[in-house]
Amino acid sequence: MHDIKWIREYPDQFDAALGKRGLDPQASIILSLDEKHRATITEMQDLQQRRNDVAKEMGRVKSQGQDATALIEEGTALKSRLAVLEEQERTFKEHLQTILTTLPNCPKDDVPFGKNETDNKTMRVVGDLPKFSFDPRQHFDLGEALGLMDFDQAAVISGSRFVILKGALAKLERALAQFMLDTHTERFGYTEASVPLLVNDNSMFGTGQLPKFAEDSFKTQSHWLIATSEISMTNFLAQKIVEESDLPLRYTACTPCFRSEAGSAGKDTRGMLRQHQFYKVELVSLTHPDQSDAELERMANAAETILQELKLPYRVQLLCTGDMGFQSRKTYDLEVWLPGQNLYREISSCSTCGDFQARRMNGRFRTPETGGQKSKTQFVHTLNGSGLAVGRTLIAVLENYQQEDGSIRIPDVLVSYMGGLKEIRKS
RNA sequence: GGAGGGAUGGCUGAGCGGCUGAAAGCGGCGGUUUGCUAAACCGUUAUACGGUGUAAAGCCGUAUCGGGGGUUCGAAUCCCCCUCCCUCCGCCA
Repeated sequence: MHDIKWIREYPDQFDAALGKRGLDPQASIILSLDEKHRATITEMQDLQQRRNDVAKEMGRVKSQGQDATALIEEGTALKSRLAVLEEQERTFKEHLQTILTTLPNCPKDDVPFGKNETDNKTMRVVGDLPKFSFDPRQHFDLGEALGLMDFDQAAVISGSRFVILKGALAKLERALAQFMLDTHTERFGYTEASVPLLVNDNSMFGTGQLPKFAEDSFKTQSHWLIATSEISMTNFLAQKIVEESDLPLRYTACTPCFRSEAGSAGKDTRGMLRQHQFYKVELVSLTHPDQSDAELERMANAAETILQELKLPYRVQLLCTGDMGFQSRKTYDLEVWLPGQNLYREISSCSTCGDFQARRMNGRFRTPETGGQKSKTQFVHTLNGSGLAVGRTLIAVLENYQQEDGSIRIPDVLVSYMGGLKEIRKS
């Protein structure tokens, strides 16, 4: 959500920033609505003040047993006029809220302008691409040949975009998640969390899934299934005020993520690249506004470390304005090399949202009260990143570590997590 | 699922329909006292919005006692609905 005060002060910057997202200028519409809204508030408050005065006077008059008819009449008149103004105020406010909550976040200045992913900027390319003496196969061929990956029966059970992993592949998925969590908690100071997978409307609104992107998520009769644990963890600060000294707060969790993939019909239908349900290790940082820029780099580095440890080649893309998510001010995508597909595919997305989400969920911190300085409350900055998408990491391991006979070497860092297993091969 | 009880400021906890943005205590901050610390004493201490002013502060006002509606000239206080928490019973782990 946008700060109306900021828009009042810098309408041109606001329009320019959203213009980079391809939106028409909005400031003048917003500001004229804002002016009407405030005028109504002022008028309403004057009447409320009079109403309160009348009520107080009434108490005095009645206790003295005097006649209060005139006061009651005035009170009645005020009441009906107030009702009209209150209705008007509500209408303006709702209209304004609707606009402010459906506009995407302003991109930061260093985000390149662009229409789609072809305009993203490659920041760095890391790791050597593996060389094969044979044609590398795609992950689903490898998994099915091993007899440990079953899409057909998953379709019987649930439908398309689901998979069953068995044996060493199921274990590999768990090993990856565990390795990631251990790395983030032990090396990067994230606190592991176990979080609700079903959340309410407010939480979905807070992180920006609602109201605009309802169709991307699954809904039960009463709750939403999280599309990412970013939703649960960012909302750790919803409706809260923490001390400045508590920041930054860093959390990580491995959860299933549920996505309807409504807009992706027919896309990536083969294999487990795009599923309705997948595990993801998520990183969430809640920081002081001054720290969020550095925190984004730090977070990307934590995610990259996983790829480096797994010796998976990847590149880092700075997303252009046209490819960035609704809530983001700046996003790095990590793309891992998939030899079976012969291209880089997204495996992590690290974003800073500034105070966009904090404002929606009212997550704040308090500055300390010292000497003459009064304490103030301020919105925190929120960041989130995948560290990493477990399913896609599994794909990357299969494709990069495949051997000519269809067996899979286990990356060194995972061997202990696999109970000493060094290779997966058909039994 | 059934029956009760509850939700008040950072925390604990009062609150008769008007004099309650809200007693009291604790905590926090500032000060006095003190060789230092402690204690004691004095003062101060919610959030959001609007207006004014602006470098900031300040000042004036409005709203907020879990959320939403209602009754009333006037609601923390009365009524209705919802959410959450607690206790007991049942049910399932």
